Amino acid sequence: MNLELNIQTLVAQSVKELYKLEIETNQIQLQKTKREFEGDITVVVFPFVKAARKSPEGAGQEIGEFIVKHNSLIASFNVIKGFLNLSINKSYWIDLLNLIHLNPNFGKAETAAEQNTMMIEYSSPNTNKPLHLGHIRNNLLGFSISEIQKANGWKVVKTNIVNDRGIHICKSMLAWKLFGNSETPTSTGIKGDHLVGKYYVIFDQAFKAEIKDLMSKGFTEDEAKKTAPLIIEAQKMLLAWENNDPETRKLWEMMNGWVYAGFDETYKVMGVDFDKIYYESETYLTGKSEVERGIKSGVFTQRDDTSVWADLTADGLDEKLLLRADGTSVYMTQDIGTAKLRYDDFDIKKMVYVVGNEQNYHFQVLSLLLDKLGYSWGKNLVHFSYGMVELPEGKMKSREGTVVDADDLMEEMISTARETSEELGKLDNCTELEKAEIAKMVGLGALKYFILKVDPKKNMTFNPKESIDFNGNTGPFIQYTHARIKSVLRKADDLGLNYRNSIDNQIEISDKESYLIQLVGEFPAVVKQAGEEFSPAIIANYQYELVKEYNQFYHDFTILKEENEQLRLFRLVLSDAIAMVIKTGMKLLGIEVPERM
RNA sequence: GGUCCUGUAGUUCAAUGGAUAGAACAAGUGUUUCCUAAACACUAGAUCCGGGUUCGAUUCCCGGCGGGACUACCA
Repeated sequence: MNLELNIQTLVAQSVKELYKLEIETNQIQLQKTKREFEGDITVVVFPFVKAARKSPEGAGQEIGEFIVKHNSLIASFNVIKGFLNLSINKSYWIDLLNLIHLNPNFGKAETAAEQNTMMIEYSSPNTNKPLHLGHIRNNLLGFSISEIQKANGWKVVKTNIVNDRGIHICKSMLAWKLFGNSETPTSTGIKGDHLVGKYYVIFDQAFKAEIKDLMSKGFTEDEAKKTAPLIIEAQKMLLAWENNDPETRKLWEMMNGWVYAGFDETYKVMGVDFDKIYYESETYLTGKSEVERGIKSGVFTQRDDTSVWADLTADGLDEKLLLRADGTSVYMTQDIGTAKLRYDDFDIKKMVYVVGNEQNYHFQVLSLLLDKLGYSWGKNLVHFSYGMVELPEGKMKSREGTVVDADDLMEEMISTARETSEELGKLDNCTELEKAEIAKMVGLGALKYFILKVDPKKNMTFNPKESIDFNGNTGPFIQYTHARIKSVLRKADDLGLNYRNSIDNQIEISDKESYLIQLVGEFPAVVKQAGEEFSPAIIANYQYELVKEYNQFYHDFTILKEENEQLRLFRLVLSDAIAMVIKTGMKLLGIEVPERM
């Protein structure tokens, strides 16, 4: 039985005996004792003072006496206002450290023989332009959430739905056809996704020019947008694509091929991957047939112009278009098809979509539509909705050229890490290969941590200057602490010290040290909470707190030069355990930690 | 107009309904014959406004005010 549960049980017993109160043990509030007070664990006694007809101090005193009498692990207690602060025997903490240190899977839930499958969709790019900062948050969250759920005992299938068809791709294709002069990634040396993105921009510029021209001839803006020759041509291309026109398909395959090669490179640097990739071009037909099935069963209706709609007004929403009048499908259509195929392909217990909060409405509708189509799982889809990434000067706008490109940003972070290492002379004894590896770990660590430490639900501001900082509450600070510990452990190894065995629980340790063990002991609960709340930020904040405490310890105490041999071994074991938790925790964030930096 | 999200130091972020609201950055000052100073320590600074529930509210509820998203035959 763990100590917290034990204390809760004793408190319940004590209020029953003392005040004849029946309280559920899990209703007893425990918290870590605040730093400025004596003790390790605090019982909040306010909830029962009224019924006990005692003062908070009186009740605390009586309960404290009861607990100390019945559990020898509680060394002493003090009461301040309605807070009962318990001091735990140091031997308990040393025993706990010994257990943690021997457990290589510490922090992870035990995996059941029959694991449930959670499918997590993230990334979901369009193939008409390269990935940007918004995609970075999406990818990092999706990957990290996947790791966290694995640690919580789920079998995770990471998936990606590539929006490889649609009007946006046709725009790039058309622009390339008209203005491209047969450029290719090879002929230009431009990364494939960037090259296709370039033509998307060119389309937009030419389209705008046409609109302006039409408006000068007396058309309204709306009319101009609908009748400009370029948009008509792009729509024709979409139709040709859906009708399997060989020439259009060939161009589409070629340009998408460029984009995939580019994306693969970006994903590789970012360190994210997928178990199963779906392409809209392969799922939208299933979506269409599902919609047709819906018309037959009467849940959707076809209008006179042949467009198809779902009426969701009874659910408090609007009407939703599912097929255009020209028969082509929309975003929602393919999402219906993709969902169905996924449930056909896998035994999914929980389906999670990592998609920005601007699509909250979309997923509300998707869930309802699938339910109307008769899928029992429709209402159980989880939209993991995260906030926008903004720049200090506001939203990213492609028009104004303020979009932060993913490749550029990662490269910049890595080269800055490299420069900083060199300025500090940290890697003078490393090979060129090691230097490059460490710069990559640190640069990406800074970027990833900067983004993941923020509560996913909230919008966040991305300040390039601050994200590139390596001091304070940053990824590199945590990585640095790991490297420091590893350096000490290497020296301990050189000295032939054996810190693999259990530590005698009778040695005298400081409050700082027992507090560090208490913090380390919280790790499994933190992982569990991060899984339940889908929040890598909870892991990140915990890691920072742990590392900050450790650095104080490192500063104030000596490890290798400690003369008491048992104490020296204890500090090595403590350091080793903390390095282990740092490494495991950072891995849950998709961040690697170096042995030296 | 409707639906949803959000408002904490100058800035970026924390705080299961619990003690004197924590950090970091930015500013200033100190610490190295000692295991990595990418560190540690010190100084200054905040809950948008008004009600309600509660022994106790940054947190929950209601009403304002401010910011954002969605409400496309875009994705």
